[in-house]
Amino acid sequence: MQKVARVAVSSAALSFDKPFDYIVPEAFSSVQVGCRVLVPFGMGNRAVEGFVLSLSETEDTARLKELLFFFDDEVRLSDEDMALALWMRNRCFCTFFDCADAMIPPGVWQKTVQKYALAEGLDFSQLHLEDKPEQKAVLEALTASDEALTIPELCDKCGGSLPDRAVKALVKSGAIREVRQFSGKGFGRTIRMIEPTVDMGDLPDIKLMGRGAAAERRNEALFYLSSHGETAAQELSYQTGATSADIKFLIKKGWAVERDRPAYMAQTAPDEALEPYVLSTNQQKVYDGVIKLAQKGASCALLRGVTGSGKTAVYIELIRYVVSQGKTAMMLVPEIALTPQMLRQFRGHFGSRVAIMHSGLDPASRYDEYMKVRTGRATVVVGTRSAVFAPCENLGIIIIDEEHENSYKSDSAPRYNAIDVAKYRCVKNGCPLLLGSATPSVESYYNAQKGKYSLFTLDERFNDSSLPTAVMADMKESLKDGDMAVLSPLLRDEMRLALDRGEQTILFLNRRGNAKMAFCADCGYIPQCENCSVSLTYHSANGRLMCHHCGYSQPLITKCPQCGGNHIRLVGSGTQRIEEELAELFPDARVLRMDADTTTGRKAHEEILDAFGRGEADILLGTQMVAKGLDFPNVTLVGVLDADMALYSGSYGAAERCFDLISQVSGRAGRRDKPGKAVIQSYMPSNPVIDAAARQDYLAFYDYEIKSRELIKAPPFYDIFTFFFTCPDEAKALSAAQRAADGLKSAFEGRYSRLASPVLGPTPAAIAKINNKYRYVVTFKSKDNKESRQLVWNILKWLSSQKVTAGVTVAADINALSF
DNA sequence: AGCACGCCGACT
DNA sequence: GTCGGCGTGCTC
Repeated sequence: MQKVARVAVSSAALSFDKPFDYIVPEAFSSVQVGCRVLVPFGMGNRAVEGFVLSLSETEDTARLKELLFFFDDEVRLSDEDMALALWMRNRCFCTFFDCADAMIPPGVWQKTVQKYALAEGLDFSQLHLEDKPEQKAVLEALTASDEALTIPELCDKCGGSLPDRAVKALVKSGAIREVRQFSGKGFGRTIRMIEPTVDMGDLPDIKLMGRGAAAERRNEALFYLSSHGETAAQELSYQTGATSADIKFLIKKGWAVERDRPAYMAQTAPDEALEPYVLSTNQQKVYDGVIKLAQKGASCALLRGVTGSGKTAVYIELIRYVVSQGKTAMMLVPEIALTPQMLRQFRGHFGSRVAIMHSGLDPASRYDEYMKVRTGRATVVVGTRSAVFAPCENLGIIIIDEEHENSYKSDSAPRYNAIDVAKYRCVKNGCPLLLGSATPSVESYYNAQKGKYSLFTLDERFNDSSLPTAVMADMKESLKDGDMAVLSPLLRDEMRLALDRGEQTILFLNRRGNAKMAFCADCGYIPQCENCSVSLTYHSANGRLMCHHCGYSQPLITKCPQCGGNHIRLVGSGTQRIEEELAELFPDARVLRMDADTTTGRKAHEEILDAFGRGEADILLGTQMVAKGLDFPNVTLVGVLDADMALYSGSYGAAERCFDLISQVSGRAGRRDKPGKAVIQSYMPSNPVIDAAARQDYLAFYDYEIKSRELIKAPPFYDIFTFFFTCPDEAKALSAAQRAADGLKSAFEGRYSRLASPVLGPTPAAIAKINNKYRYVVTFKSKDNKESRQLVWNILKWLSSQKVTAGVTVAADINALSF
């Protein structure tokens, strides 16, 4: 009898993703289910990563290969995790490995890198390299280097010619050997710093920097270095557009040196301990209700609580109770809500028992936080979407705050929805799931209405501050009067009053409206990304035009490449005009603006917000980003400038997002003793969504929207299935999509006639090209159940066997938010 | 997807 | 005659 491991491998494609069996050699007999392993895969037996799904014994080992290696560390998936990964695979149209991989945060586990080194005692004269220049180049590169190199590194050193083939041949002939190196372990992570060795005064001539665009990037990078001093490599790339090859070039020329600095570790200074909350009668009612549910086993509850009604206090007291019962608790928040204030609050209540999990952590802290939960030192997890996989044992509650937020749905494989995963974990742990929101998603509220969820409501704002009164400003009317201003007369008047009272105003813009683009005033040319079908956005932090999809950037142009004119202007549809209007109307007012380029980090944002909080400005101009969890006591007026914008996104959730945006934002006014006012500017004030939002009437919005959802066959009545096709060759992407649409149609005419529904597409995706890959979609509507998912799997597998899909990446999702 | 095996055209 | 084109089929 032989011990056999059933393994999910990383390089399996959807079409042949199934468990593969491997013999467990004697040396690896301590391998367990959930361990990560390395196995030989495919005819070339290349080493690939995998997870052990199960262990068994058999005698029929004739066709089996042996495990190469297993990672014998603390990072392993539990039986519950493995079951969850299998469950997810069925719903997310991805591989076993994708699911399992997503459950351990990146950087926590080791990855392997394949490198190559010269074989010992190699005799060059025996190799007959005269007619094999590529192999010769590889050997020369390896001789010159004192360490093993990866394929990309060899590409670099061999001057562009693809060394792939040569490397394979050399390995086969025994001239070079494969070396495995480990990377990605949380400890000892470093940041690469680049330091100039030349002074501002004697920078080398640009002619020494190569030719064309590369020379200019290198020149600019060196100039940046010499004027700013030591800079992180990543920052240097952002600021100047230099590629890693450019930086290497500068180092090779001796104009700069690199050195590694240990990555910053999140500071864990103890926070001041906070006393338990004393709940109000209403809060207590919600608390009691959820505790009662918790005693009955698995369940789902929805808490609709208006902004400022004290949901967080209820959450914290529920967690306190759960922890006192010897169980663990998890709280998920959207990325933007994970603010330092919020973390301080949790650490104040639960001290070192809190683990924080989100993508912004550096790898070392990520590892620490993960291990804190795994070892049971932390019993409370606070984090974003992926924290739903935190290795908590004996869960007592999962809370998802702002449950309507889009960020709980993943838009890359595995395309899971954290709410569904949380439900699964709650069922397995027999504990409640609490969804909280001021503006619940229509799906969740529908479930509450149908009695599937228990419903709790917090209508009153805590400490008696009243909801701001909202007034609508009809922009169509002022347009008719010939008033072209961005700020309506109504808003102008209110702003004047607020200023006179010495109170503050926040003006909200749609995210898009705040983005700045360059454009030619002569011919209207707008610089586009070289690789994507989008316009470039201007970033004030580095003065460059950047693409948010592929990372391409270029300096701000001064001359139009289309007409040769030199009247390049920056426009953010509105921002500039608003600033001009503000300057004209309120010349004495101090205005702060939050720029749209969020990539510059939250630090800058926090500084602006802090300054505004200290009263250093009268007016803050920002996006919805600003709205989350802010509490400025002196803000009594809020203006929503382009309330309608969110309605036009075209997706089924547009109305919901619009309603959410307006309510979030107007709730920011008058939070304490001072009454607040919100002015909502709209071109269609009679639109039921806008109207309900202005009146802060969630139920009216829900009643309208739920009918509309039924009409357009959208969730919660139907689920929307989407197939995605991406390919550098547009015609190929389109024909693959067409084949999928045809396949779907015939499935609806045949075996799947019970699911028959119109097939939409092929249609170009909302962004038709990203990174030089063309994108098409095909969709249909159906209930998400075993049969419909089976159909999608069948289509995916059928497509992969078809020649038209060669070179086309195919994926599928349910209720995708955007593509 | 990656990789090997296999069966046809242009080179020494 | 062979090197190498990419069509086809498999991955424990």
